[in-house]
Amino acid sequence: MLYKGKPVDLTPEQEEVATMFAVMLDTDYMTKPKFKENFWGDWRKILGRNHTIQNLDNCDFKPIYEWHQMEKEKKKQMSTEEKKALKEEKMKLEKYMWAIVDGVKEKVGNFRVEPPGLFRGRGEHPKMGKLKKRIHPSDITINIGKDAPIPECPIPGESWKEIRHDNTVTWLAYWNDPINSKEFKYVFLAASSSLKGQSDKEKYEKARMLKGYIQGIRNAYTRDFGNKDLTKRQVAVATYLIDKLALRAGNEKDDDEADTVGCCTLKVENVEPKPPNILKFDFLGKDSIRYQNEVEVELPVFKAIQQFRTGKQGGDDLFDKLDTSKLNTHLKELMPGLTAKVFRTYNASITLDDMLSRETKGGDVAENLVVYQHANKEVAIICNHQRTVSKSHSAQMTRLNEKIDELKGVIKELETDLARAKKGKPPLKNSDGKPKRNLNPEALAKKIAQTNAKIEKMERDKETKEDLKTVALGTSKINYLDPRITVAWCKRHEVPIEKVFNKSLLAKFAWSMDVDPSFRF
DNA sequence: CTAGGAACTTAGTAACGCAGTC
DNA sequence: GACTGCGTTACTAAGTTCCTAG
Repeated sequence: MLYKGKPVDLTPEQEEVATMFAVMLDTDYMTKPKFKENFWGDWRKILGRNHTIQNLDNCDFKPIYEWHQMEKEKKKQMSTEEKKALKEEKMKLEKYMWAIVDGVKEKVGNFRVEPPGLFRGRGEHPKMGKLKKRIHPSDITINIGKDAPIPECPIPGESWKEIRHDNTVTWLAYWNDPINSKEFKYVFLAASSSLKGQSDKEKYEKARMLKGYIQGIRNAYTRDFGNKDLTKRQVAVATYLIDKLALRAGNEKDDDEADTVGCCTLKVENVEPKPPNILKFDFLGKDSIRYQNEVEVELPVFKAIQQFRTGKQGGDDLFDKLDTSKLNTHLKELMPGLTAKVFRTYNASITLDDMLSRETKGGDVAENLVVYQHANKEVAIICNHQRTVSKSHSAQMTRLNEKIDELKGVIKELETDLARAKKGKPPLKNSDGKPKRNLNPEALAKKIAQTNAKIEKMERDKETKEDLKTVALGTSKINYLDPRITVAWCKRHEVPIEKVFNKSLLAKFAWSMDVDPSFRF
């Protein structure tokens, strides 16, 4: 290991860092090259938060950096045989990839335990930088059928914590999260399994059921905007926000978690009323993703929000009479099984269905796919599904622009040639002096048209690229859009389903493939 | 009711891998 | 054959919901 012998004389502070790194380097996680690159910038923050070191400026990171370079190089120079061996080693684990459930072979989702490493967390996480310890067999509880053979423990001399036979749950194994020992990590079946497929279908069926109730629910909460009972008024406004803005429920959070909010936990400072009836939202939601939105609301809602805010500090709860449990209890009175998250599914799916039916004009496959992507984007924006702009985005845009300029140059040249050809003159010589083929005006005009079409396509591509640089389309596709909407639409408009769903989505949504073409959400 | 345990879905991103390019 | 651009997959964090004991 790198720091077995001290490479240089270190100050006590440097020594502490070095020791820490030595521990880190002894973990699986650190052997991944990207780990260094992506977390390097955070080391200072991480160590600063969890250690008493004040000044890290003079710490010697160089040996660690060099160690990583060496590892990288080693991997690069690995012979094909060694690489093959590495792959085979991984394939050995394949037997852990499957489970027999009621006699059917099903794929297991996450069958490897999480390797040790540094916990980063998302956003300003209080536990950032904690060492995530290795999980041993003695930490793991296994859930299998009564007569099923107990999986062999892969570590010689060690054994599982416990073997259970609980057929009322779907997990295959669990262990306590080393970062927060009160929480659990589970091994579940993969998304493509019939168990998951079934519950997925039930989720969408529930959301479809909401369709039949939604008008009544909206009427009810609109009536209650002015209810004399403060709790009822808050329930009404919260339900309105969840319905209109697709906000999450918003459970209470502990002090040792990142400070984020959902609907029920919104703070006074998160919602600014701007007369006459605009609400300005600004808060950190799940994964510390910022939600910023200015929306026009009905006047009674605006008034109610103003009143909920009066006499409170910025950090106080906006809905002080409310929590997710009370809200969901109320929702259940309106429709069996209704909870806050159903609104997100409902609004996402209904929006897709609606936009597809309104905007599909019966064009070709490419045009239909543009319609689909547009609808998908609308949903992603409603649900606030964001992604960080890729590092190479601006470079990619520049390259696209260059290519377009290049083509524009080609057009100019072709136009000159066309003018000359019309007069019966031969085309000008190439920039490198070579003569060009003498084309007739018709051929040149055709070429110009072709090139123009190419430019137009590139301009469109450029626009969508820029448009989608911060929008994540995948999340809604995987979790919120009833696949039957997509499948039926594809059938109606002769779009191959493979153009919309990749391999894993096709597997996940296998249950939806035989839907009738007339299916509407 | 409330707190906390348990089980499940939803989420963004690092890493991988493949096709096209030079 | 290395490089690069880009979609896919793996990973695991961060939510929601349900349930039960006190």
